[in-house]
Amino acid sequence: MTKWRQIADALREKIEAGEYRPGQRLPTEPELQEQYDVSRNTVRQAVSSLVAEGLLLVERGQGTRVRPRSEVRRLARSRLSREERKQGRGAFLSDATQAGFTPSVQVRVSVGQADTRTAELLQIAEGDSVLRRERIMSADGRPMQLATSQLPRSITHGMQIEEEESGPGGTYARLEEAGHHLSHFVEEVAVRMPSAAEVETLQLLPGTPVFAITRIAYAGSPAKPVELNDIVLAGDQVRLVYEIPAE
Amino acid sequence: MTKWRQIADALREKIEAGEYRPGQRLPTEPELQEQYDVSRNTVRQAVSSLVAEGLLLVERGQGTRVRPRSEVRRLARSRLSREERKQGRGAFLSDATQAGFTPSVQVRVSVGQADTRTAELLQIAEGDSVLRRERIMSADGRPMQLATSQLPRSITHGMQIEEEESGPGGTYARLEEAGHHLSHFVEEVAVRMPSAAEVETLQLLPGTPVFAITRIAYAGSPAKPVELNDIVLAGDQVRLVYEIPAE
DNA sequence: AAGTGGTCTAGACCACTAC
DNA sequence: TAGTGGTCTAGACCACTTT
Repeated sequence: MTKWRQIADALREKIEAGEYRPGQRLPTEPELQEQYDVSRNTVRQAVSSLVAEGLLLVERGQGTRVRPRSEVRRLARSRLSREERKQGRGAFLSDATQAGFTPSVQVRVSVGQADTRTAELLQIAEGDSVLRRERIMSADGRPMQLATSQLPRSITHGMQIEEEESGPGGTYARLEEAGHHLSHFVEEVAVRMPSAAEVETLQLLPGTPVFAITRIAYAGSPAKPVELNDIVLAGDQVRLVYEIPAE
Repeated sequence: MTKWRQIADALREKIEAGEYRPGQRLPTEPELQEQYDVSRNTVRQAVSSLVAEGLLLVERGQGTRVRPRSEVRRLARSRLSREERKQGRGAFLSDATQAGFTPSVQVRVSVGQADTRTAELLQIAEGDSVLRRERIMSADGRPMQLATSQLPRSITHGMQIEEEESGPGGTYARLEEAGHHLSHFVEEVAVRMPSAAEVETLQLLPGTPVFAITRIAYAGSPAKPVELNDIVLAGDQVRLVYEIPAE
């Protein structure tokens, strides 16, 4: 067993035992150096391994603290229901009501061409015109979710969806009003470490993974894809709740 | 911009540009030292940041390689259906058929007492006797999933579930045979970095997050919880696929 | 100004792999 | 045995925060 692992394990145990509590300061590097009789670099290696595990938080000039357990919101993925839309709530607003946080959204709308993947998933031709809605969704002012929604322009032409304000009930409500009766959604959930850009916009701490969800909305019968939504969620802030019928 | 970040960025770009291909060797530490005119420790810091991002792979004595993209299996979570169970397939076997891999399972069965959380989720009293089934599930010989299933002993008493071999269709099939008509499941999906123990049993590479799923199975009407299943999945190997009806 | 962590150097020895 | 990465040391200077 190497020295730095021993130190990391010792610190981890103290944290789990509650000797160092969330938010509390750890001894400084010189202090730890003396306690364990090692060089500063060895202390630093031990500490950074715990940072990568998401256990510690370092702020320069201030010291090292036990990372406070961030609040977790339960997002009910099964609540993409027609009922909620009728009441004028989109999926995110519905989640907010459920989990009790104040939602806010930044939207950017643009028109572009479908790339290979988009074309395949939406069952259109590569290069076809698509409407793109990029959103940053925040809970109580803190960014929580990035979503890029793409719809075939052939569907959205002239609809309110092409405006930044999509109206009560959101995109899905507008689609149904226009006669695109939604049949079901498929969500594919992956997990990965965030890119540097995502770390920045989602204000992620080191050692925080993200959910990467691809959602496709289907409408009509036979069902055809009408929307592709790529969603990135801060992994330390949410749990996804799915309800599955036994059939 | 610090030196080690510059080096990390330079290497990342070369990887993304395909100059270093998946599986291919990177220059050795002494070579990188010379290329960028820095000390060995600075090179090492750059490299280890890329390892933490899951981009690189280091093997001692051998060198540093670009991490090959590991195969991803799509696990259809919505296929916990009665239909599949009738055909003698449990959820994992059903996934295996779907995703085309060879499944294998190690099981350990024991009896214990419900802790606070278990008791709450199963709606029984703390300390009540529970049956515990701990499983390691592998795909093509590679561990992919850890699952600890707990059921109130009051339900399982004398059932085949108490044996290691739960029989065709698995736990859920036995429950239904015994008259516990399953109504639905609720899955709560979280993501986190793995513990050291999980890294070992799942043979995870550094920088790989895991899915942590809590599944509760409900039966009867009014529906009551009959099983609590804590599942840990290697995040680099699976995507979870959920189908959500529009209602 | 004092104290914190962040970066960087130069050099040593060790453990493992390949030849 | 040569070459790879892993650990560790001792010391320097810097950037940021608090007092």
